[in-house]
Amino acid sequence: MPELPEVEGVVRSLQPAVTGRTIECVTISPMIYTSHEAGKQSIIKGLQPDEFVEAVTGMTIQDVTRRSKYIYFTLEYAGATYKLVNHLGMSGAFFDVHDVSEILEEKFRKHAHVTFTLDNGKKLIYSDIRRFGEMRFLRKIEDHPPLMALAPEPFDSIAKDHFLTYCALPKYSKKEIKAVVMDSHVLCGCGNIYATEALFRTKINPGRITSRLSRAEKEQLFDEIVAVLSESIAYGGSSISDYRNINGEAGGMQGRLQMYGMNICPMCHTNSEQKIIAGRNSYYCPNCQK
DNA sequence: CGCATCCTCCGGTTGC
DNA sequence: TGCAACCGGAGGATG
Repeated sequence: MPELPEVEGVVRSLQPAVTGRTIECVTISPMIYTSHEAGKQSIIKGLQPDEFVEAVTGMTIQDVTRRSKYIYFTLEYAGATYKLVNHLGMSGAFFDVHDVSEILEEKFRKHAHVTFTLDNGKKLIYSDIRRFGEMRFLRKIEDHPPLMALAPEPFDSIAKDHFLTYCALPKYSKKEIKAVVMDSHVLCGCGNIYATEALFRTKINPGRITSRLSRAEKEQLFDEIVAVLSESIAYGGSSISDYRNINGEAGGMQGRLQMYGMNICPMCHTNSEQKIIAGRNSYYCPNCQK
């Protein structure tokens, strides 16, 4: 499941593949048409599949960037710019290929839902096994309020103050700290994996109520989240649940995770425990994390 | 109106 | 072998 470092890896591998390319045609899988006919906004959000195809065809991709776990493509047509926003959800992946047959794994071939044929003869294919991801065509980012409400990028100089300020708000201060660090309004890009790791590294129990953490603990936690995200980016992300960049390359961070998915604490060797926080399974060491 | 609490979307994976 | 339960980002509906 891609979090910020994995999305960063996807963006970096997308940039040389699509920058400056014109989208000659777009095709959407029959499965997506069927879902839309049933009244569901499967993957393509805000538009019907045909409207999406019509909107994007002929546009030139000016650049590809990332904001939190969202991928932003800037599209240009007739002097005006637009945004194509993608979220990989649980199981989304892009592939840079000449043909869908080049995708090695059957499940990604089977769920190739959006195909952009580019002017260099290659195809940018978006596959999404569980269809939790999204594609959204916007005139500008401001047209989608949830994107505007995201916390600053964690590497932004104002992100720490934002985090500390939001932690103190009544809405968040009463919640468990792990739920708060995974809330994109407080701190963006940190999902279950990196929240688990940063809490373990700072010896903070994920179930502690936010207001009970000292300022020093919150600062330390924020710093550790930034550190673990940076480390993961440097290692190419964590290849858990089939994560690959667009060239099919796995990351190396999964081997450096210390608590996510672990049954035994690597520090003290006691059995780890699990607790559901904000609907997600949370591993922690009851001995090390207080 | 703001906030909290579900609900929804899916299929590979897991467990019975 | 077969089948049902399970899991989860994040927007959106509901209370």
